[in-house]
Amino acid sequence: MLSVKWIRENIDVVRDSLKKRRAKADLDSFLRWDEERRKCAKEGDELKYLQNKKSKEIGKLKKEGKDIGDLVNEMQELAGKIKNLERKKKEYESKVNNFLLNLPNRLHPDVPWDENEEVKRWGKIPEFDFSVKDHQRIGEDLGILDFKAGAKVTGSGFVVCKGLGARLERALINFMLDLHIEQGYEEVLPPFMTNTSSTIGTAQLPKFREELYKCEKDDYYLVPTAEVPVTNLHREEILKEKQLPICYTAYTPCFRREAGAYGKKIQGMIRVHQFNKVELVKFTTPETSYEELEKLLQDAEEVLKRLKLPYRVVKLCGEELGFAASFGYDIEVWLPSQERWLEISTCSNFESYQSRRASIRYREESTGKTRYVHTLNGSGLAVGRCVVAILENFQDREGRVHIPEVLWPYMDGVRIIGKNS
RNA sequence: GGAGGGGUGUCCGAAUAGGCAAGGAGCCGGUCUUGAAAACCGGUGAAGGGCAUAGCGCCUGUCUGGGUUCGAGUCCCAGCCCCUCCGCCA
Repeated sequence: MLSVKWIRENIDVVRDSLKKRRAKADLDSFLRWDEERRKCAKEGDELKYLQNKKSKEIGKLKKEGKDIGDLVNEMQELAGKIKNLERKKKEYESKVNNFLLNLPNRLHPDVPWDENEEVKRWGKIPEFDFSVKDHQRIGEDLGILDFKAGAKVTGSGFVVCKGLGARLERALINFMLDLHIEQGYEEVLPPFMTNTSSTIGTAQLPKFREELYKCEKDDYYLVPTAEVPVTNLHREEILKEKQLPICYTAYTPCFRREAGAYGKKIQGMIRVHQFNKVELVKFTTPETSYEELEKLLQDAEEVLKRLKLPYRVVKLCGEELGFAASFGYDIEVWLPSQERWLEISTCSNFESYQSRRASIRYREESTGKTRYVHTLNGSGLAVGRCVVAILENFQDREGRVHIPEVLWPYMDGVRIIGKNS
């Protein structure tokens, strides 16, 4: 979230950010609540000052064995007033707080206005001299993806990978993790459920409750991304400046309800309720976060480069940028069956939005003061969609799929998935 | 699931109702040293927020939320988390 003080002093920036996002918030009410809150705090402080002073006197008088009857009556009245003011203050405080939790991050000035902006393309879009199949057809024909089984075991929007399909998924996870370790990230295998505090910390709650699967009995949420458990590793901590940047990579499955997201272009494995993802998460100083974002983006891109999948990078516009992000890129991989780009990674800088919510700070060496870290993350990459891209881009006339060379060691040497392999 | 113990700063840890929430480690500086370590001396260090401001300062703050009290780290109630033992279990 944003700091109240900062909002108060930069109200125009907040308004502009909201406009760019095409989002709305009742800033005027917020400012009023904040003012009331401060008024109560000030009055309360003055009374408490009196209370502290007098109650010390009482202690002294009592020791001397003097009568304190009148003074105590006066104090009871004072205590009552303080209690009322505190109650009022808390009401305004919770209004302010609730508002802050539902207010999106402010945008970096470089965020484009109306449309995503392409900043880079890599690889050659494949040309086929036969009619291409979509991943769903390929997967089912080869017997490696089973949507019917997923629907039976759980429901629609779940898929079962079988045989070399399952193996491919697992190979990709291992390949990605190994690559990111080589790039300097520390591997983490976090819990796949998080508690309420963690889920608020990274801003999935309170606003995106509908997107989450919840275990009602325990108040735990299935993770929609590894970002949640991994960022919260350092919740309510004060880190040392020397430790930064901290870079983690983590594999988790991701669970998303995708409420109301059904549509034409998202059949098969492109949008499902459970998918695998390898995530990159960084904690940095405010001064280095944008540098680190560029590196993080490159680290994610490297996955596609090594797989030899054509992709492009776009700078996200205000409307498409995530609620908690200040600035971000999407990496999009080529999808032959639909002849379009498919989002396969989002790399974002949250600046201090998450760290303020989750209270993740560091002590600055030069001043000894605590400051909020900047948090960043990006998919490196969405594994299911990577399988989709491999099946489609590397299909041949016979309906077989050629496995990228970097994955051979992870596939026990299997180079082609065909009907009988 | 049952029984017991615990939660105080960056870390360890004292304070069981009446006073700036000890002390130590750490960190920074110095003395000593060829250099470092050790030792010694000094300093720093309690989140976060609000108010005041030339400057000193004031309020809040001991896991969270309530309560008792003139006054709560300390007493009472509820909750969360951690540890030990027992039970169950892959």
